[in-house]
Amino acid sequence: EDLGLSLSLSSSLAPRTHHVAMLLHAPERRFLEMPLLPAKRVCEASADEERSGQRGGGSDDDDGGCGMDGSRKKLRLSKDQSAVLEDSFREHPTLNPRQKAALAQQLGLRSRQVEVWFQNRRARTKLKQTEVDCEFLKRCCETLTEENRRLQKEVQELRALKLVSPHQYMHMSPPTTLTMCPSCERVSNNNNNNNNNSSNAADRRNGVVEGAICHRPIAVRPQQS
DNA sequence: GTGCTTTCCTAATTTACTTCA
DNA sequence: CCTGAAGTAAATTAGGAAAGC
Repeated sequence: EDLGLSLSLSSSLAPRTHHVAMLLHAPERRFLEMPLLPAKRVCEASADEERSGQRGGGSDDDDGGCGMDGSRKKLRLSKDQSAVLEDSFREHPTLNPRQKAALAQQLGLRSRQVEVWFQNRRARTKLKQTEVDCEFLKRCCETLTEENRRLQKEVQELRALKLVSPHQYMHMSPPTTLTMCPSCERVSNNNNNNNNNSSNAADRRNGVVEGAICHRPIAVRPQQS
């Protein structure tokens, strides 16, 4: 026999039926397990409509709450149902009508409910991904801000040096070759990659190991004249 | 090509229900 | 034990895109 799910809890039910449903809410249970009651008995209109397939070849359905007073009762999926839906979602985040119908039949749900579940699941996935992306961008921003602060400081130091001791400044390693590797965060001197007898001031300031290889340069300062 | 309908989707919102202080 | 706030997830609504006729 076709089994009804939480739809059976609609307020259109006879008080006796509703009472039975309420009794199933054991205090320690978080979810109202399904199925509860035969669909035919509690939601005849909806069940008949689904059988007749009034909309779009019968793959869809309507009147989820089937409450005469307009109220809607909320379905809580069982753990097993959720697990099956999750598995299916991992396999394919969107369903074609055949998959939807098969899943609905397997779980004893209406295809509309399966459809809604997938819609909400996609929304949750997207929201979570957005949060992850946001966190990543925040970290990028912090890194760049810190790098900017460091470079500003370096510029100040170089300017000061140029003012105080122009001769020493002129004989420094050219700062134009300084590059920062984003992965290892080491500064290297491209002109002197094979020459490690003198690490430059920036290297020393950043604690760079001499001879370090910077594989992905991202910042090159223009040659000062 | 155009208009209409249907279907499916996303995004936003509502709402029933649960949890927890 | 009761209560209200907060969180969660099912369901609804509005609107857009694509496909078929």
